[in-house]
Amino acid sequence: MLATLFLGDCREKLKHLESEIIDLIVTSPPYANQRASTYGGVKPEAYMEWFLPIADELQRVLNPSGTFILNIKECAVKGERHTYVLELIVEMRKRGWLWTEEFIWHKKNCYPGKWPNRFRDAWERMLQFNKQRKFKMNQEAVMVPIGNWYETRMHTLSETDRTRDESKVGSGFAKKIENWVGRDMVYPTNVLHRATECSNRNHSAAFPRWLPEWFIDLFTDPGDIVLDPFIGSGTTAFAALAKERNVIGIEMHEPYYEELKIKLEQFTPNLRLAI
Amino acid sequence: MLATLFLGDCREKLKHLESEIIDLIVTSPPYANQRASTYGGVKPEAYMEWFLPIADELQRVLNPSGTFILNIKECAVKGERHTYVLELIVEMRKRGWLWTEEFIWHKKNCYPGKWPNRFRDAWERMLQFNKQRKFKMNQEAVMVPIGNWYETRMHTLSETDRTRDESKVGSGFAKKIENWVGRDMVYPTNVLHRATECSNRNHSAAFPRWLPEWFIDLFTDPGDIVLDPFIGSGTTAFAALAKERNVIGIEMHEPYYEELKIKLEQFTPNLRLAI
DNA sequence: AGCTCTTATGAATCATTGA
DNA sequence: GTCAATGATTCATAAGAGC
Repeated sequence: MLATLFLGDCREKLKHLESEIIDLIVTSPPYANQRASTYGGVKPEAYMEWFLPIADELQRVLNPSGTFILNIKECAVKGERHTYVLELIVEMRKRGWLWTEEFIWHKKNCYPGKWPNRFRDAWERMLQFNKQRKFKMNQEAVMVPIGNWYETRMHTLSETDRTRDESKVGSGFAKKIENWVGRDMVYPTNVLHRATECSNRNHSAAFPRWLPEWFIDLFTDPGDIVLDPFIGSGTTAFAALAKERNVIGIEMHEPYYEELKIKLEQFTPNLRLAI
Repeated sequence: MLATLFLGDCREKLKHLESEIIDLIVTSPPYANQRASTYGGVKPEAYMEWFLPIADELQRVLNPSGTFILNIKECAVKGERHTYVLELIVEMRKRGWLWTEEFIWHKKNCYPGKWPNRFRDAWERMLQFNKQRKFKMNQEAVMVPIGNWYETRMHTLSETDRTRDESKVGSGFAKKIENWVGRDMVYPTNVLHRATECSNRNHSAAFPRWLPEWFIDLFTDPGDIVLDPFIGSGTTAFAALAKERNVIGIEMHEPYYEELKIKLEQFTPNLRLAI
């Protein structure tokens, strides 16, 4: 698998990529007013204006059957949630993106904290955008174990379970039972209820590894190309390479870039440093 | 405590209320394309236009230190999430509302389903709007025990136990828990991870009882006035009365109104039927 | 007759509460 | 412990309506 790394601002570096070559974009851009020391700190009022040209370029490089996953959460300004994320979604649709779904990352262990008018913020948006209604989706790749109710319920299959299933399917009891008995995995929901990474050392953005992995499993096949225009410490890159996907990363903060370069060199023999 | 019930469209009936008398509005209006048989079924494209005049009236009747909680979730149209909720938030802000917070209701038991491009929808928005940055908030009233104790214990308690405890301690059930377990309490997050009601009673409660109860504990004191302009089966009314709050409800669907009238007459001697 | 747009119907699917 | 009931879904397809 090939890893390609760019040093620079993605507003410029994305222009170097050919059109429609990316199968999945998964990224966590700097949130408004955050990470000012490393990324310059985009103001909430200016966020949409800053991000829209990037979104346009991402639309150009994405394969028509590809998916764009945007991890974002608006900050609170003067006691209110800011609306730049909402306005961004509306504006991206006007520019051709389809807003397919909003996944929720429900954080199991979030920072404790209390404010006079607000509780701890325990969730973030994982916005799914597409270019077409039909896109690649491998639902079986992210199935989860069935709930505890299943064991006791299926142990003694009640009469109504049989009749109800039979009446709905028509073709028969046997087939339906075949579908259910022995099943240990079910499809997940649009809420990802997982913990944040605790072992986050010298990087400011906490993007747990399972997050890009889950979307890589769901929206790509081995050999596909994953892009992260704000790759930071490289979580998306290591997730993609571990899953046998090629990765393209862009990073404008040079210390992060240098550190990631060293780590990637140790991880893969196929690292390409682009201009 | 006094319960006041209106029969009619809240677009008209809200005009009968005096200004700034309501301490908490908590409601779950019909979602777009839903409940067409009883409420006429508002189209997604027309939703904002339909709701904004109601939001204006709600702003008028709300006390300056009061809170408006709106339970809503957009539907999927042609493979996309519709944007009418996002646009509604932006527009309500332009008309003077502050969008203080977005709570998430993470549903433990969501509707089953499988589609080629989508997983089960397991969450809904609980939007918090205010008129001022400073509003009434009793954070201690909704503290939860550390760990999972709260969720399991709340469910196993019978309804009579809960109301008895509530009337004794006055400031709510959470206070009682606090007495039991001392200092092992923490503030909750902005994610409510609870189940929907799926009991096999004849009336389908649109809205699980714990939902208005939680916000009533958090945003009102005993004796305050709670308003639900889409009261339906009356969940908000029974929650408010059990918590020693006055309630005003509006219902346009006459069968629901009649049924609620009878149930409220049995529940409280102070039912007022307004015109 | 052919085209486009709108509306109705069926199918696949979990996890919970209360009796 | 067992069993019964059910919920703010969504999409593909078929059928109907207008031009």
